[in-house]
Amino acid sequence: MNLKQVAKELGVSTATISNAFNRPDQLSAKLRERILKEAAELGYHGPNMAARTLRRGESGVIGVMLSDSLSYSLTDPVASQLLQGVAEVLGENNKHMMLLSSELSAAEYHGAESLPDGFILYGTIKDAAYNRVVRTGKPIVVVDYEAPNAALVNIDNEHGAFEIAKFALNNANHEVAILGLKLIDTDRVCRLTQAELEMDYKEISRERLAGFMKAIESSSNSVSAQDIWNIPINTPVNAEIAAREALTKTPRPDTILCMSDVIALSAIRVAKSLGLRIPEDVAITGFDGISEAERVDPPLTTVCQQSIKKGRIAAQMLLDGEMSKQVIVETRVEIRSSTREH
Amino acid sequence: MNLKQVAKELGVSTATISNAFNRPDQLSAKLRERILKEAAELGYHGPNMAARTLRRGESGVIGVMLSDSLSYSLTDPVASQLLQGVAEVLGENNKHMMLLSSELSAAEYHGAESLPDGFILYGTIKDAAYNRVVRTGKPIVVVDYEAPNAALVNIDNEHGAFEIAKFALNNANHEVAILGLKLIDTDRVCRLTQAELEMDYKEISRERLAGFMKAIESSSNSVSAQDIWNIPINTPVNAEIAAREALTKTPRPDTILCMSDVIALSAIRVAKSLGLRIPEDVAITGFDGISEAERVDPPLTTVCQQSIKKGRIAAQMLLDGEMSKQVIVETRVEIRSSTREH
DNA sequence: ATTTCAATCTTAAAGGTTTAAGAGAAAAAA
DNA sequence: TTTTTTCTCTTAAACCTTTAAGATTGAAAT
Repeated sequence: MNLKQVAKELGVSTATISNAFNRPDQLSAKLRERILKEAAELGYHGPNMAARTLRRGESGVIGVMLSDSLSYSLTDPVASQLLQGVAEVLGENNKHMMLLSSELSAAEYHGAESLPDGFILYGTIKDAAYNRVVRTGKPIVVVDYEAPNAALVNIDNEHGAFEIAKFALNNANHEVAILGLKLIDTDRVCRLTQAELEMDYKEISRERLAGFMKAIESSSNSVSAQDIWNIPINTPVNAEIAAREALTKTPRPDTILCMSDVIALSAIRVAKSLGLRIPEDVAITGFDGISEAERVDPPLTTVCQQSIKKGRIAAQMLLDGEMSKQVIVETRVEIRSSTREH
Repeated sequence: MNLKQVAKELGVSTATISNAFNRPDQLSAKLRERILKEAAELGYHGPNMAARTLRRGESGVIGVMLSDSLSYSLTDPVASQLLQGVAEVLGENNKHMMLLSSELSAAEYHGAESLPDGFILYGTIKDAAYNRVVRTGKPIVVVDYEAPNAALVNIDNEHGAFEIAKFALNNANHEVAILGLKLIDTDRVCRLTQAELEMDYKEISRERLAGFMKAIESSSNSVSAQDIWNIPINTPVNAEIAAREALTKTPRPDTILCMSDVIALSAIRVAKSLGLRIPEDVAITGFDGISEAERVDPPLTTVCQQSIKKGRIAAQMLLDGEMSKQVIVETRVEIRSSTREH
């Protein structure tokens, strides 16, 4: 049963049926009532979305593209929070959310990117996927990624990292290890080489690293490439491997700077399992401010980056068409008990 | 730039352009190459999805509707795992995922439900939303919910609950408390009254409750309505309130049966903060088998329900059009250290 | 009584694609 | 050579809606 058939059945024009659903002011309230009622009885519950989208040129759908596989992103607390913020705003505005993966095969044409009215891109999107989205010509808001002349929502990663490292080190002499995320292009957990450390690699984690290094240098500390671990993907399993290596090396670090809360939580777990006291034997810092970080024992000192808010802002920017805005969301170092007092 | 314009520009028919993108066998490889190349140069990167969907009658989009708000569901580990499984299978089959909330306002027409080729419904969907989906006439797979003559993926909640409670109680005499989820229609954390306990309320949590009760009765134990807490929504904040109440009442329970892992993890946290030893002072069981349950200290004894697998099965059933299948996924009681040995 | 205006409804084109059926040419079979 | 088959490509209808512009009606204003 479609609009045309309903029109015929009720003896009115298709325009009137359409107006009954879309523009109540275009017809008398009485007729509208009748149409809505009888249409429902006929089994017609509103316009077909494909046809409406075709005609209107907009679908009411927003595409959210995530850097990693969808499957992984859904398990990541930070990505989940971002999605949460996006979902809130889209829900409030009666928009719908379509999840797209950056890893979508470009081989065949599937056209998913031609449906949404706009996109939110989160993280480091693969070039192929990025291009497919860009060439739709539709508005894009990029989160946690640098993209030339796109609307942007980000944080000052270097600053956040610098602040927390500065606090953790506090000008004292420390044996430091860094548990880093996606620092180089590999899928293995490994320590960095000097060459890898100096390498140019465009990822927000490199900004965090820069912040850490700056703080280390400006305190009476140092760290070598060998004391920096690379974790390819932000999961507890990977993080535990790195944390165990770091905590069992000699000399044992008494300060571990982690590039994510997931990593830091794993480090806490490993430290405890090794019988180490936190923060007395080893101080641990996180980054992100996920909710678990407050609840873990000891509560984690971390950089809160308000991921939900970032999602909300990104969605709102997209809906408002503010396509030249670049928002840097405030971060805040939340001092809890996983670091030493001073 | 659309297909028609490209056809004109290249001097071939629209059908040929369409075939170049959709049915390579319908034209010579040489011509196809040329079309793909020149179309891209003209800025045409494939058929418009709305038009394609309109014509074909299918969109390649699968709608996933979640019981609670999208925003909440994205934070829930079980829902996330389900989505993960769904995302995996959809990704493998080049389908796209649209997230729909059960709380979508039915007031205005938004037509979101007319786009997807099929739906996966997770949890207790509100009637209004459920009806909107059903009347599309499109295939539906329901997960963790009873729906008349729909394809179903579920677990045996009562059995799982019975098994874990039986193990935790082990015919010994225990002071039992139950931390329940969505047992009654309220948004407050509260203890049940006898009347509420006897009430008929259709939720899978009631099946879990039935399993607990059966195990309690078949052991030398008992529990009264006052020892059953209702938690309206599966969050640590809510769970902690209930857990604190339960663990500070007199007599203090030495066995707490939780209806979710999130609740159990909160109970562990509260118990530890009260200086109680687990499992010596209080044994705690969970339900779901989320990944954190393995990592918490002490590791949580729980009912693993393979949520990812459920998501995968549901998606596969939908794509295969198996609309009369009812799958009960196996659960397994995973015994870890949060319960007493015997 | 005529004109003006507003309210209500209709006409008809447009939006971009897919696909069954048909046409034409070249290759294979007779 | 003629007939049949195969390979390519084209024609044209269909998918379902929205919306600008026009038509009709009745009420209000002159």
